[in-house]
Amino acid sequence: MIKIISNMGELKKFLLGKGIKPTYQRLEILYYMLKKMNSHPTVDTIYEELYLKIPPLSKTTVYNILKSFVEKKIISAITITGSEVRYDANITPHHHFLCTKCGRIIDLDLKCPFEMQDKNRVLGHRVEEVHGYLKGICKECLKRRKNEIFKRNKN
Amino acid sequence: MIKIISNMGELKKFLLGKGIKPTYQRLEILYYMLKKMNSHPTVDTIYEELYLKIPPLSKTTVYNILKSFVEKKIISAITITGSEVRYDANITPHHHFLCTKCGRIIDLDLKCPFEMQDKNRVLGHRVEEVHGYLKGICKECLKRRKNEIFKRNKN
DNA sequence: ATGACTGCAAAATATTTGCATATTC
DNA sequence: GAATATGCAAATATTTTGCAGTCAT
Repeated sequence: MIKIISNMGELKKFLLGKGIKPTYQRLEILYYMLKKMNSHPTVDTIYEELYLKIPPLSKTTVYNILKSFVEKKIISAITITGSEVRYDANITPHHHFLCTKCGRIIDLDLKCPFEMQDKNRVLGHRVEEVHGYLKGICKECLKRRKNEIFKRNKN
Repeated sequence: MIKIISNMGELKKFLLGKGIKPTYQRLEILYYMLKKMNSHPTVDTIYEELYLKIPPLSKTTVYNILKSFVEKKIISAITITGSEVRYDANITPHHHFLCTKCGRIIDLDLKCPFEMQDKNRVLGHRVEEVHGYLKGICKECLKRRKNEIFKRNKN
């Protein structure tokens, strides 16, 4: 979707173009999602941060709006943790890595080879979405752990 | 894990080998999971079907046992639907397809190319698990739809 | 007898639904 | 003004927790 964080006017036009009424709440949520690109917030995080700014905002509304954005393919839903749904405004083809140490979800800018197969078919099934969810220990946690071991050995 | 559905004696030995006490509930749940290989049941399904056979079975126990099986890598947890966790006793490397029409989860026996990269590192992160979740319309639903359109055109 | 496992009830968390009110074009 | 969106409260669904009782060695 829109690469550069746009102003409200541009976002309004964007939503209208998608056949979505650009209400105040929708604009604010979309703006927030674009600003927080790469942070993969939950409904709760979005609600907690936004209702301070635009009260009264209802969690139901956040659920509704995110759901409609997912249907219109403006954002995508990520279920890597298994305990709650996270949302991502980066809808260019990419995949996700969940660090089991720090809990971060990291974007992996790798094209998924599944997508390459003949006209979106995999073993005869028509593929419309591909989610690569990898889990393990992220680069930063590995480095931190290495440093700790190094320090311990020096003492 | 065990390819051929074993008898209770073999399962008992298997669990003992993994350092897990082979209680009645654990054996029955493992037996059920192997029998229902490829059906990816939820906690609820497992509970509903098993408590008829082995009452009193508690849902808490089902949660406990499945969790311990996942930790010991006897089964794996699948979060493709986003609304509940499903379990899979097939732990050979494979991926999953969710049909948005019929709701089935289908095993895709494809190796994930992510796994091929240098010693389990992807972009510097250490990868311990890889889940490929694809969504779309399955072969059977595509065929059914095709037939319906064909019939409609004949009339 | 010790330690681990099970099961109930209650709590916690995440999400959905029904309906009255408010907003947008 | 008609259609749609929002927000509250309550309902539902999923999973976790605390604890008492039970089982196996």
